[in-house]
Amino acid sequence: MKKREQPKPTLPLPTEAELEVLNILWTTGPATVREVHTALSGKQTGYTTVLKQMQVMAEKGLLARSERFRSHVYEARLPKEQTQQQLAKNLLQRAFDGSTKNLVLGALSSQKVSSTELAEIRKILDDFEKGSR
Amino acid sequence: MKKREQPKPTLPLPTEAELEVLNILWTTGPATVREVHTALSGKQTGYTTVLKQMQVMAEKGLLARSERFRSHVYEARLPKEQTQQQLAKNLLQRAFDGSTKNLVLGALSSQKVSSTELAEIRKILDDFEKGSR
DNA sequence: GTTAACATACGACGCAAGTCGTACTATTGT
DNA sequence: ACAATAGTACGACTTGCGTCGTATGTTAAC
Repeated sequence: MKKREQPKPTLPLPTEAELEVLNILWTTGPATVREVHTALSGKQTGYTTVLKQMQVMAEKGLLARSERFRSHVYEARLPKEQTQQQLAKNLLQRAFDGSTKNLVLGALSSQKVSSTELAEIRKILDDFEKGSR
Repeated sequence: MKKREQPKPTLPLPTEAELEVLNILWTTGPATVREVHTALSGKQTGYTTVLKQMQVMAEKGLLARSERFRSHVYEARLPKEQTQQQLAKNLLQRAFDGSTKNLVLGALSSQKVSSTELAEIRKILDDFEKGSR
């Protein structure tokens, strides 16, 4: 059976402000502009700013848009994990010579990490070693 | 008594193009604009572009500039490790909810990693566990 | 001493991100 | 019916990055 090639026009990496919108959509699920705007209350950003932002993101393909009654409902096109993966790869190449080791070192040095989290990270390492995911 | 100026007005994070310059300076050590420019040969970027870039970086405090004979010699103000640390922290907060675990997961998923490197990463984990660096 | 080679300084431009004001449209409440 | 409300569309402005052309200064070579 033939595997279908997804024409992947390589979505652009989200910018700073776009990431904040995505973070909200990833946790709340599909939402309207208003919902995102109020969730962004700490940022003191205007409603139309968020609107425009999300319109642009939809044009870029970062968000999917659908009608619902009166307003539009937006949803992240890519799951959080996939975007995080792309961002990690990008940083890895730009600033760490592709060395995962150095990235981990940098991350650990940048803030203190509980031993519980260290243990979880070891677990992940093990999974990759065996399953070679 | 004169108050000493704070030496750390929080340097801005280097941008994409700035990182490329820094990467060169970190490996070659102090260098002139011309040297950086030729090291950047693959990029097909004009000489004055690199010049301007580095002048701006010096203004921002990312580079230190000193005279030498005919031309100027530039040098990275911060060591590679420290900058990497800042970049890692930044990404961690922007896109990973501060979760080092998720960052590691993202990094590992983004490209295949040799078991040798996995082992090195475990070593780093151990160091942090004990020394609590 | 003039010229060629090489250096810096500086102003300008295009583009993308982020911000918002304003115009327009559709729904609702009285 | 009409004003108030809530939504979208769109254009404009600001700022920063990346890019370069051109002007200007300085050394070296004939």
